[in-house]
Amino acid sequence: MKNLLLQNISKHVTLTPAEEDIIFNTFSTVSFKAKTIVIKPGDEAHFTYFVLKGILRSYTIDDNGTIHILSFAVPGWWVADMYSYLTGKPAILYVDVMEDCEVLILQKCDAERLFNEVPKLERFFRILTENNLIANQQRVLDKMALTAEERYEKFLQKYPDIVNCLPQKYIASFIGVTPEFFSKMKSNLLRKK
Amino acid sequence: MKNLLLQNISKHVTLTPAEEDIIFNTFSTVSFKAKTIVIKPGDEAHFTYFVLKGILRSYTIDDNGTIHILSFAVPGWWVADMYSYLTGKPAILYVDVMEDCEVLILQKCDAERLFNEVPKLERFFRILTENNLIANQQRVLDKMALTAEERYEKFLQKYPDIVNCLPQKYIASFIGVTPEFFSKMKSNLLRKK
DNA sequence: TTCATTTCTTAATATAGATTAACAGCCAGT
DNA sequence: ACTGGCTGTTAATCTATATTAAGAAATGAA
Repeated sequence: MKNLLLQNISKHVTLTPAEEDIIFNTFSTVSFKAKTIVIKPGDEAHFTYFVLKGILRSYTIDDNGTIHILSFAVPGWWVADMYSYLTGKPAILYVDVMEDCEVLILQKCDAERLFNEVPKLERFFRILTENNLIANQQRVLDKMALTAEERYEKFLQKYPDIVNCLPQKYIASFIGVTPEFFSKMKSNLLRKK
Repeated sequence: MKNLLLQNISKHVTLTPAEEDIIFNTFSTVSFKAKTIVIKPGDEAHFTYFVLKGILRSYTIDDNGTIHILSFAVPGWWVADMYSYLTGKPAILYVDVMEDCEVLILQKCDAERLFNEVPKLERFFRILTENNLIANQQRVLDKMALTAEERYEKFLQKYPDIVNCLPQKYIASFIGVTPEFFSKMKSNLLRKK
């Protein structure tokens, strides 16, 4: 099961069997039922999850109680409160489970030890973070430059497989519109074609 | 002048004099006049700038010709088309000069060589990228959860020194509103207090 | 100084998307 | 088979922000 992790890492750096062993032994596996809240604002969330099975999401809730989804995490993806993980301060996000899941946990302190033992892994995380950064920069610009419809079409292209297994109100929340407007927008799109 | 760079690096990692020398010799200094476009979409922008003097910005222009500013870069900050720099593909952003500037240039290939010669520098860039990621994630959420007014107040807190030396239409573009609305919003804020 | 350009303000009008509300469909649990 | 709670739809109304336009103020080059 942990193979998914090694596969993932090997996309960016090449590990020796010995290094694979070290990494293998650092992660522990955990399962969560759907609807479990695994991180909430204020927590000391000094760890990252790597998803083996199921779906999670990260989000905030604003003063009106509205949920704003920052990311979905499906198998092969990482999810964390990066702020808490990186700074050591209390978390600012919620992370919860949308479909029963199995995840690997990496504690921040273990990560730092690993970086010294296996420098390639530091390179791997640098690249992972870089890609994540590019995606988030693009999302900032998309929210400013594109209409909701265009953002939806981008979402469809980028996550074609997620779309069908997710209640659509979550997609609305990810692209940044209300479920009602999203519904209307979708039926407008159908009418156009 | 390059001291600013070493100061910057030393915030996250500690270098030996020998390492400082290696780094020192890899960067070259360049000056640009205000209004120079130093990167435009389509360019092979496989480098990063470190700002010593002056101000630059990165942005896109949408189909209507509207400018959307992704970042400002003042002394001590880095600016690049991260997409082009990291993937080697053509740039997607504009970067131009808002105030006569002096920058250090780091070519991607030099960076990779440096990472092997001075692994601490790879760590430095990992941390830099991580912090940048956190800021961009927060900006995605802010654009979804906050009003324009709230985003402006956050901007004031985060960049108190930039505000006064920048035409306000650039601030409007950064927080994601039109200059006209921004002007109205500001006079409303004054009236409230 | 002067002229031209850029920037800022104000106001009228327009619109994308939010809010509210009512209802229908769909499960999961009893 | 029923119930209650999620989820999605539709429609009316509302609002934050955009657009357009025009003039005023500031800036900068000649």
